[in-house]
Amino acid sequence: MKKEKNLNTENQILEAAKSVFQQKGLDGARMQEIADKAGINKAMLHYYYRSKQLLFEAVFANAFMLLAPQLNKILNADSSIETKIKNFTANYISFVSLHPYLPNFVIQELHKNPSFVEKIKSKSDFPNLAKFKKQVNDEVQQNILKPIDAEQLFINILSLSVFPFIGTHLIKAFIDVDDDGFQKIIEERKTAVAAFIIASIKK
Amino acid sequence: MKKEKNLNTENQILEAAKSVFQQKGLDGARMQEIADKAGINKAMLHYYYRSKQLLFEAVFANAFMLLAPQLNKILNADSSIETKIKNFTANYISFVSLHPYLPNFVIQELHKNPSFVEKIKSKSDFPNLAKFKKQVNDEVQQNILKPIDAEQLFINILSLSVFPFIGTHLIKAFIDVDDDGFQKIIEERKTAVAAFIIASIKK
DNA sequence: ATATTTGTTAACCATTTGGTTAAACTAAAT
DNA sequence: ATTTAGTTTAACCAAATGGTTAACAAATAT
Repeated sequence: MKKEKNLNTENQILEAAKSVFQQKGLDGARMQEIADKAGINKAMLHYYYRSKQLLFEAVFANAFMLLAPQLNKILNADSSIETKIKNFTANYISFVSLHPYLPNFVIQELHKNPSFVEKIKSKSDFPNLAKFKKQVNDEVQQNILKPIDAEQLFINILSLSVFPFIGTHLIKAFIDVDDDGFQKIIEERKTAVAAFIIASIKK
Repeated sequence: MKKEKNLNTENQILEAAKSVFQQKGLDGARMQEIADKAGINKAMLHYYYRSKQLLFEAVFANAFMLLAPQLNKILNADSSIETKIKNFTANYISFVSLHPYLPNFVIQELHKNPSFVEKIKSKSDFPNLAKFKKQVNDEVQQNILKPIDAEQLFINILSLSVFPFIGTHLIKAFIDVDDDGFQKIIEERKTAVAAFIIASIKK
């Protein structure tokens, strides 16, 4: 029973920490609130993860590693650029819909602590653009695509897929729509984003 | 001399607060650090702005009202959609290049405190989409543009213009480029973004 | 059974932090 | 010159916060 209980509390902590950190950020989060949400004593947080900082880093690495494979999907698949874009945008928007706090969390903490990237860049499955870039250049050469810089295209894909989840409240204010209306717009984007991109780059 | 000195300190405080809040957020900012940066006593912060919260709100409203007119430019101008997009993307990217912390700041604090939007939505020059939407629909009808939803187009424009400034560190990690390289890419985007959008929507 | 390691808790601690106060300083008004 | 109103400071305060400790409970090993 020891190990099971052990893993259980450890996971409860991680789940609670995830929820609190993602909503309030590193500075806004309170260890007591995490303990309460996990239903345990505050000292346990320090027993399993020595400090707030380390607990946070565990949550952060976790979140980041949830997003990375999604990116690799587009970068390393064997399909055409067009297919990749279609799959990626749809998959990514669906995935993030289930974890709406994720992009904001990752980006915000990266903003406050840019050196964090280094800790993660080394990980084996950190997304790599090499194949994607080569493929874009090839398809441009073959006249399948209009001339476009692969890096700019990548930034565009990412921007169109991710930004609505980060600027949610801003967008909702601008286009004056409630939660349901916004959800409908996101739903549309699962296909609209790919169509928009492809219309721009396909010959 | 009284009034002049008054305005002077008040402004020094606002400038210092802006700088600290934009870098560290509401929770991460320390009143002492703001005071130090303003070169005054901490009590002065409370003398001019009663609390951290109110000082923050002053900074926030300030930042937001700096961004809004830029948006109105695209929404309410009298030019064609194509021209608007060209002007907006170029202007906006240039403008934000000078205030790189702004979008992140606004979006992040809106994320932590969504009700903040209400306080600002009422302001007279809060961006309004009505004209833009009508114009897009008209140009679609006139066969100038391919069929596209005005709101989705607006989200796309915003995403492509703003996201690189929010996801800077993420993007820099992915495409493996240093500050100079990234700056060059941003520079390119001043024209590339409009070209990308127009290629997608123009008939 | 008993010792030992592991998990858990309540109480406690030092420091940080936003905020206050009362006194001192400044400059204009009388 | 003196009052008066606004400005600035140093010292102080209470609450919150991350972290520790020492004792206790439970499971495992001997």
